[in-house]
Amino acid sequence: MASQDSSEQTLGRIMRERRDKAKRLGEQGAPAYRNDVRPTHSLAEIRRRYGDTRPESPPPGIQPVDGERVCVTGRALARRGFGKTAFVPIRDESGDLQLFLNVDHLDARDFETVLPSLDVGDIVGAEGPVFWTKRGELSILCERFYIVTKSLRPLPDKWHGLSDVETRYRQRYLDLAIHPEVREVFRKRSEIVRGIRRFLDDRGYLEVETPMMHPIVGGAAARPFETHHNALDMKLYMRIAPELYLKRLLVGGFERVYEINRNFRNEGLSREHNPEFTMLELYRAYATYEDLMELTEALVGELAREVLGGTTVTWDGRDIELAAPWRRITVQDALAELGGVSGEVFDDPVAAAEVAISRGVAAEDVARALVEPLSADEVGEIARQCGAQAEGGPSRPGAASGEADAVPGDATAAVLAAFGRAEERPNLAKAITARYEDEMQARVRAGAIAYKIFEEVVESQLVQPTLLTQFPLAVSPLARKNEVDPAFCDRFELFVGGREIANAFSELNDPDDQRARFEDQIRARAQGAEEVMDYDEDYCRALELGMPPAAGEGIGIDRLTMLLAGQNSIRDVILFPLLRPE
RNA sequence: GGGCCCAUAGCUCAGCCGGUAGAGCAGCGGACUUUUAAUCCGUUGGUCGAAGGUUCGAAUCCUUCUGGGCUCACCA
Repeated sequence: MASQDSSEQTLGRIMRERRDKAKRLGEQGAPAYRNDVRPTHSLAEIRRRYGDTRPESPPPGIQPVDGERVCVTGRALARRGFGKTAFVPIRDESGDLQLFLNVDHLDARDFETVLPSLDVGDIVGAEGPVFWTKRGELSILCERFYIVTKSLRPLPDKWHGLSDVETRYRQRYLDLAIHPEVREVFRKRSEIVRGIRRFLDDRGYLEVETPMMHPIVGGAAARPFETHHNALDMKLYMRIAPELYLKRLLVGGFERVYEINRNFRNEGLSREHNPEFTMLELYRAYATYEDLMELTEALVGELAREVLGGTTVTWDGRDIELAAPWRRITVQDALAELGGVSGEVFDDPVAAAEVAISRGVAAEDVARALVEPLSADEVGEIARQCGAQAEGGPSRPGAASGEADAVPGDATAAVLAAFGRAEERPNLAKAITARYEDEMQARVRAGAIAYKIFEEVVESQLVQPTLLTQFPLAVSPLARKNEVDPAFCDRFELFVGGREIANAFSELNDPDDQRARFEDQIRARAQGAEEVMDYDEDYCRALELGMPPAAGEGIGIDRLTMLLAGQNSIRDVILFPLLRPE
């Protein structure tokens, strides 16, 4: 019963009406998509130029400020019509300004044909002098008025804006068009990147570009995206980090290099994780991680002063002071001070395991860390032992995983499962650690677990900028060992607001040590670890040529932007964050 | 992947103790020669995210699915 026209939905009707207007404009000699309007000034320039000559009380009547005629362009944000007069606030990249369109001043044809066809959202142009309205608003007294580009889709509510988060991300163009504060965030992001380049360029660093498609996985602990090259019929991985390529450049003789580019990691999405994210990595020969702590303090302080105009920022509701010096504390001291965990956990893996589980670390993760250096045969033997114990314990239907001839993966699974049962855990932990080669290996394993405790209980407490130093060896496969205590590495991470912002270390340049670390990674993979690196033979070959001692650092640009722009979600600092398809 | 929450007009939202939808803005028509979310009069517009189910009857209750948010897990 609905009639053809009246049943048409609002959006469809609005768009049809706007298309009709565009068509009519063209027929009347005022094309709706034109490219012959050249602004003489940005809106901000007009304000700068005339804004400070604002009269105490504007002269009566309509009086141009001076004899100059300007041309401006922008998107129409609203239309307030008064019959013989209309006000149209417009916005360009620089800011907002109001057009004043009056029948006595505007070209008659523009008034009669163009103005009535105007819709909010159209991109318009106007020519005329500048003047002040009675209410004291700087305006363009329009003599000519153009619809430069017709907008067919209606803008969101001018008062409430667009609050639907999903639409803001999916239609970022719309978000940007109506929310100046969103543009401001991305302008800051650009300033930050520019500031980093200037900072490093001034200090003699060379900006380089290294591959983003890698034949093997390396440089970080993360799962990669896979792709394929047809002509070479070759599997490729989107890079998870540029580290190993940049250090090859140190071998080649570049002593200070950096790269700002995308990394890709195949992991979940969250407020602080986007699968593709931008990373700064820099390397400096003849330097240590301690030099980079100073560099980082200087860099972040300088960026804050440039972008914020000061060194204090509110992030996630907390005030943060970014001025140097920042607190420096070892992972071990932080764990003791902020977690009440004694240093014993860095020496004794069995004790570390119990503390970790009592502090909320998943038993399976703890077990995995313990088992990592063992061979498949050794794990099998342990599985046999704990399988026997399990029969007396809580029943596990179809518990084939504990059987003697189980494949290595099953043996590992059985050990991990058994580790979850508190009454078996002490004996199991002892059985595993008894197979360690020496005291050092035990301390390295303890460190791996201690670091999990650190992540669980300490990280979120590091609100003010904190440089954490001396990381356990097991979680730093590319970092140089500490010369006093080789169970640790010369490494630091910067935490702000409970989030990791930067990661740096003195680089491992002993090729034989590096080979041993890669072998550890391969062993860990055999025990089921997924986020491990491939053995990079060519990288080892490069180190064998000799890499100067060096320090390197990675800084997450997205998180740094979040910090300096006061944004709580990484999606608010990435123009087009990954979303499921509509 | 788990838990909690959300999805109603182009936008922002109400309706949710079941009786098949409302407001403001935007739009359309009209009035108005200095407005600032202009105002005033009139008015159009909805397969209530999708599919099933319960019921005489579902926007409303139940189930599943889709998309999103928060959170946990994952994530150096």
